[in-house]
Amino acid sequence: MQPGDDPRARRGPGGVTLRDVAERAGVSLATASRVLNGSSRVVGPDLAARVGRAAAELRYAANGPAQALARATTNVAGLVVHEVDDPYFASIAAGAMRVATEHGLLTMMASTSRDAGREVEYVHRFQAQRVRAVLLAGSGRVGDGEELGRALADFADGGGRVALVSEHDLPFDTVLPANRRGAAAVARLLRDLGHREVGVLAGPGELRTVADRLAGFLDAWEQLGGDRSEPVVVEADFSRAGGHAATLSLLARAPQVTAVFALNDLMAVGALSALQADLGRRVPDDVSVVGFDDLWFTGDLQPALTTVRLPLEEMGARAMELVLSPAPADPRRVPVPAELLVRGSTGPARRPGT
Amino acid sequence: MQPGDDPRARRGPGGVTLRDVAERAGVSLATASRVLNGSSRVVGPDLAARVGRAAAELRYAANGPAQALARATTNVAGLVVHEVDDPYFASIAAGAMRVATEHGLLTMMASTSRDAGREVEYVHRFQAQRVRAVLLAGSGRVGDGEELGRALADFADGGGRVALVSEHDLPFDTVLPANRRGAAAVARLLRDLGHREVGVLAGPGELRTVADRLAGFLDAWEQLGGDRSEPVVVEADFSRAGGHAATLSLLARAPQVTAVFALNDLMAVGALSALQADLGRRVPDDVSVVGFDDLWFTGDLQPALTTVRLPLEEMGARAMELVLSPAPADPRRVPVPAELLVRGSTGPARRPGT
DNA sequence: ATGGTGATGGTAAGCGCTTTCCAGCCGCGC
DNA sequence: GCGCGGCTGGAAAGCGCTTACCATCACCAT
Repeated sequence: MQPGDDPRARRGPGGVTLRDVAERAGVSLATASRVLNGSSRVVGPDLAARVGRAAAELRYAANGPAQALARATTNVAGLVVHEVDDPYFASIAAGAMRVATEHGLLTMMASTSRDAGREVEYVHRFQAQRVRAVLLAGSGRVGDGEELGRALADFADGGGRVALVSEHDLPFDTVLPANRRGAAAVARLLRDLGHREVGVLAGPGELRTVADRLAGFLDAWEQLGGDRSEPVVVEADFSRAGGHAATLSLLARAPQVTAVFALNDLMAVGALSALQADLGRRVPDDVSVVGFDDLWFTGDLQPALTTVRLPLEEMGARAMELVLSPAPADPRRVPVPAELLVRGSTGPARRPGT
Repeated sequence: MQPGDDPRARRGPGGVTLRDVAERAGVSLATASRVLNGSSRVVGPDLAARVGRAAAELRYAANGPAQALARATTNVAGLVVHEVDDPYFASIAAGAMRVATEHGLLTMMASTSRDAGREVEYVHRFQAQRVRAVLLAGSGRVGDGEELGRALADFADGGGRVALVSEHDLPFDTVLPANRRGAAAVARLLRDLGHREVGVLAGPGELRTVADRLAGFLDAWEQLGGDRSEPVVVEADFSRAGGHAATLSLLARAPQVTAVFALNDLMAVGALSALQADLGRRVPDDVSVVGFDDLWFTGDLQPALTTVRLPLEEMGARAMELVLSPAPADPRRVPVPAELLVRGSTGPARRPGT
């Protein structure tokens, strides 16, 4: 190949185009397109070979946006999470991306920093990018924003597919973890261990996940009867730092609690730290601690954290599968079970007066 | 607005187009384009208002691929990591995405499952998508693949920007953590604590990160002189499971070691677990453990992990900044310091015979 | 022989947007 | 009073690709 006849030499904007390949192979654009990018039409083996060779020689790389424009669809899925570096979302994202990849899709990811407004904004941007599907992995908000609903409906109207992870009050396919039942199981565990005075570390009340877990726990606690007192609920950030702070204020307000239920594992880690390092309490001898989610490292904490396991990776995968399957007439809801994992951070209630 | 004159009614392929907006506003396509999507050209205030109103009424959403085609560039950056749910990469990704967002870019993310071949594949796919920039966050491999180099060079030739995180043997802007110096600091610490027999838990030797940290440690250990014996190096997966397994085999092979240096925190977590839970050793009384990276939860382990801190979020951010700044004549290398964090998992060497 | 039937290749009309020209118009200075 | 430069708006030529639709041609049945 002479330097002169390399179309890449005149690399103006983009590089080698399909036309260059077609010319070099001595075929029409249509033929080149048919062989290089899957088509239902068959091309004769000799021409096909010529085109293939030409493409390789020129190092042709198809222009995605151009294909997207012509085909009116792309091969990318959009994923919206709260924070990429929150292990909860990281696991969900891993599952979702795995499935996307299996289907030949690329994944566009956006993190909202837990800001509802940016959720809407990203849905719009993804729509503009003409992604095939959008996955909202964050928890919904109580009475989810009009705006989010409109944005998603718009996107769906245009043929886009939508799926949600966690309850959202929105009419789209949803992967639904058993937040209430999981929390209820925690209530039963603590009751069985003889705890009477317990505290709950809650995230922002507007999050559906928080509301559901809290309600599940409180309802069960009440229905279990007996002479237990009402749980003290402290609200803070749904993070390690939030859990740390909330634990300090909980123990100040209600020093008599013998068990702390953190509504997610991140808060539980903060609680463990506050209890053991700051407050000098032994876990579980003085205070039991329970988390929720079963992030991957919870078994490595000391003591190992009793928590409610959610199959996060699988949840992400299921959601992506939903979104890649044909649109159903009515929104589907895929329940995901939660499993109580009893480990070292819980024990019998400290006997009063000891 | 009558139902009949809503162009969305004839929603064939895509929805509302710029032409619909232009018609409704009674202006030309050019004008509509100028007001809706930033242009250097000024449009009269009245027309601009008309267009804006029309766009809002029709809920116009620009077609990204079409814009990309016409402009010959996109607003997306590509990010390749080994695993999204590995906290090391999650933190880097968070930093990178933050900066991308600040610059109005969307992020496309791909995870290779530590498979070098898929790294190349993703670079190609990103190139096809005409992303503005590609960030490779995984560690390089010793004598990095020809193929990767070609793919990246191709992309860069076409005007794309490339940046790497960690050493890669490739001529592109790189954010360079002080792996060798950090590891050397660990050697000094262990020497100072009186350790003579130490083990190293290494990841796959072909990873540059592993090679650098290992060399840094070994060189320093040797140069420190004295009567210390040569470290026993065990290679395994660069993960928690790998660390666990490697620790078991290390202690079987060299029961006399009084300190274990894991080349990353994930392996250190596995080591802690193997040592304490499986082998019944006390840390740091029987064996000291050191990690590398300072993942966010290492302070919450029991004992808190002594490790080398790397500012992961910032590294991701820096890399994205590099890639969004104009291409330099020669590849830049941005050094990032590593800081030894001495915490509870290290202590004086057990006295021989006690 | 001859019209019919598939296969295969080519032609050309877009996909929705940006951007270069070009035309019209204003106000200005000489 | 008239030509000229500065502005604003529109027409139209693409950006690189897909995909009807059409033209051939070989081959078969009649």
